[in-house]
Amino acid sequence: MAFWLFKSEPDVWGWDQQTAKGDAGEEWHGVRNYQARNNMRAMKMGDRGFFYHSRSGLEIVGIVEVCAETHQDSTTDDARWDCVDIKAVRPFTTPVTLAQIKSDPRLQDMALVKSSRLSVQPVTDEEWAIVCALGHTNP
DNA sequence: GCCAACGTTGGC
DNA sequence: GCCAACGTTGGC
Repeated sequence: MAFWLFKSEPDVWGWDQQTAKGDAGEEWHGVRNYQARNNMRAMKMGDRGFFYHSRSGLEIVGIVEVCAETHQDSTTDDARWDCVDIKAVRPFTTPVTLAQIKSDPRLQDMALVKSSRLSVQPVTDEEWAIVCALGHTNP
């Protein structure tokens, strides 16, 4: 199983809205960046991801799971853009802030630190375990 | 709200 | 195929 990180501006689509979708989940549509799309194409059913609030909040607030593999993005007819569906698994007991991540020497290679504009990012097994521990949350 | 960093577009 | 112009993202 692989791990990922999904970014969203909470003013547009936040953790509470994601949670409200329940196990049916929701399309992660709207991605118009090839690298982010390619990351979604690499995802498999059951892969897990962090849900991160960008622009305001600036913290990882929950864990999500891929519940549908990549398919056409329903918000466009352009066949270049497809996306997965994700559902909320559990919130973080303690959100892990960007400042915490930036100040942890073990997390300096995270895409969140190195390529801050990428909206769908891979996370390593090690990073997954460290961030979950920081948030006092089951992996 | 600003603006640096970055990705994309399109003229040549 | 280069690169200037432009648009968007996201931390501050």
